[in-house]
Amino acid sequence: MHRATLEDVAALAGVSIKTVSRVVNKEPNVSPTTQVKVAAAIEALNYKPNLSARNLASQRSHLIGLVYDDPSAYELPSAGYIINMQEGALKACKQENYDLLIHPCNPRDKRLSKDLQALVEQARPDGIILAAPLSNMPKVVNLIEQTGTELVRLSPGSSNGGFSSIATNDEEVSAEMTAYLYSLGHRKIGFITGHPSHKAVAKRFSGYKQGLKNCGLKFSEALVMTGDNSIGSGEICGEKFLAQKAPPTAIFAANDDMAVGVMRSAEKLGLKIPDDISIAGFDDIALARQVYPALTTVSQPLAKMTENACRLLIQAANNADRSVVQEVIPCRLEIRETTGTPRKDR
Amino acid sequence: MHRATLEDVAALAGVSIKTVSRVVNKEPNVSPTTQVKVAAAIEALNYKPNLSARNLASQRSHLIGLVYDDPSAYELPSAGYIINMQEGALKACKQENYDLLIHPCNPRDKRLSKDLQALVEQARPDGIILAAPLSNMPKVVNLIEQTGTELVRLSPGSSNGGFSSIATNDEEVSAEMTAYLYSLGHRKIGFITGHPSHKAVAKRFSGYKQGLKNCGLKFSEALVMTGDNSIGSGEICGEKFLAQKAPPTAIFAANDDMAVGVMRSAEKLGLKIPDDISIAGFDDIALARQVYPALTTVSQPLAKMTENACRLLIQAANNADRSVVQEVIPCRLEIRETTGTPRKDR
DNA sequence: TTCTATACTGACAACGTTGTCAAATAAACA
DNA sequence: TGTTTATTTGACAACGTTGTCAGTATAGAA
Repeated sequence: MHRATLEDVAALAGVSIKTVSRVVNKEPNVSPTTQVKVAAAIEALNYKPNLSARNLASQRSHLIGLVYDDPSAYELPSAGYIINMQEGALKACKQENYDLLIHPCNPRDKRLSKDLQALVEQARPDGIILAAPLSNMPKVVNLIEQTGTELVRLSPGSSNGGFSSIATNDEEVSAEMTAYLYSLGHRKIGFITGHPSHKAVAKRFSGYKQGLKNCGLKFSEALVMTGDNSIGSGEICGEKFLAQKAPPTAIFAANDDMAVGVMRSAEKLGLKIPDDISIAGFDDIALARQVYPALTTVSQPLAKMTENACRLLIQAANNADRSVVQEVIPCRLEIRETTGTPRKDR
Repeated sequence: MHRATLEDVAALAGVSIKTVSRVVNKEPNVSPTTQVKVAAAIEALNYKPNLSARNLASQRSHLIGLVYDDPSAYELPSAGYIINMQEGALKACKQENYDLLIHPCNPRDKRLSKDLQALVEQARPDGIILAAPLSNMPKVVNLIEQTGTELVRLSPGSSNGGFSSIATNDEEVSAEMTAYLYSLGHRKIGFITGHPSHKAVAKRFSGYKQGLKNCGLKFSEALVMTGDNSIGSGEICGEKFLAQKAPPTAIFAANDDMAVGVMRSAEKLGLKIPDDISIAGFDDIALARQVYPALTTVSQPLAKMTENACRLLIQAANNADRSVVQEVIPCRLEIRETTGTPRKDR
């Protein structure tokens, strides 16, 4: 299996290898006649550029690194999350003739630095996409900054001047969800907040408060419980809520897992969803569609985020134009079956 | 940010670049003295080999391609599946200093050939891991065979002499699950088979039959329903089963999604799981742990499979020793909460 | 027609490795 | 000691691109 090289194509077309290279790379200043000749030769020999050679000569790797929390390191049901992120990145990479390097890593591991350094110094991707919560760890961000590798942060909790980032409108959309529940007739809307380390969760909480305000409802600490992002914690919070003498008619949880926990607690008490209690989550994980009834939630544009991040990185690699971009992509309310009009008698 | 090259290291150590190269690659015939000198220089300059250059010179890409069904192309909740496969492959790659290229693809797309050709001819991985069901499509297998790329098939339904493969013992373990249900006291064990195109499903079905036989139970068509691998179809089959005058006391579904469907149908009828009906699935997807009660199922060693597949491919790339290996890695029964002793009165 | 600007084209040197082979050195032996 | 053999080393040519720059047509202007 001999693979055609520029030289073979050049010989067949009767031109120099440089001219072939120009055609391949769509560089200007090639006469139409030559272009046709060369294109024919390329076709005839089924020429495909050798990436290693190209990368070596051009000093770029044509690789984008996607760095995220290793799901196997903990007990996170975040597989769908990751697949979605990969999907967007793959799409952009394919279009731009880049390849994607996936790099799950465990931020609690002391070897994290070594691990990331290996990625940057060995594979030498032209850019790195850093997913949350890693995108909010100064240690990680600084490490990559030092290597001079182009970086885009996903869903950053704080804007760090030096880097481009792609965020979602967690706060606005949480207010929107709250307003939606209000519009259904709910006047007592509970909220379950999550692990404080999760920056996005804080934003969702403040969005909830904003939403109440916008609807003219008063915020009350009594309507807030704190979980730890797990199904189990959602179940406990749900039980506490529902044990109250006048429980909320709707509960908005800061993530889907906790929302599912609330569903379990309601089922245990024999409550009908959404007739007795409306429940909403955030994230739109696969489970949200798999539970019964299907969970009303907020869907994050993960694929779109990584896709745009990839584009940004590839652009930077092409232009050497290091402009910093802060993009916000809106989330979408995913109205399903766990939310409805509250019973009149409650 | 200047990156050290062999030349820099050689200069510092006072040797030739070739000697440094030898040390880096742990080649024999380097005196201990020189080795120490060079190692020190490498350390001092934080030298990391340039992969593009290495790949160009050595005619290998140090890349492994992992090819699987694109989950976003259909409505498959197979994210956990894919993450598991990636996990094993990543582990092996990291250890062997390889990189992993993930390549989801849609077998129903006419552009599939082009797509795979692009992978093979552009990125030129040293080996490809082909996951089921792609690993059972002659079209796909032949395409890769023609390119001469090393290939390992995962869970092949049929053994194709030419290639190494890594399979699971679907048949044996299905018999085992059946025997387990028998051991709990079940004498009427239903089975839900799935989409016939899924070769593994057929094996699970025949394993079920074998299991019955081993326990001295008679197989009956009345105890078999056919779904299409989806939750919905499982629900329908479950309803039909449970509507019978003397329904089975246990139902074994050929995959988890259908098993979850059965759970739904049981819940709808107000049946207690596992007291009124025992349910078992196959795959151990994330959902199996997330439903309540947690689903008894069979866990496939996906990570181990891809890990071994990677190792095989890397070995082949190193030794040029193209021995064909057919490995079987056993599945594990994952006994959880949906199976139990049947009620005496049924 | 001649000159000048402009559009093409190609030689050739990178890029940083590995592979080959010959040279130099060390070790073993007679 | 000289001779042979094994070990260690380095020069140099690949590998297949891209980048630089000089050269050669081509067209437009004078």
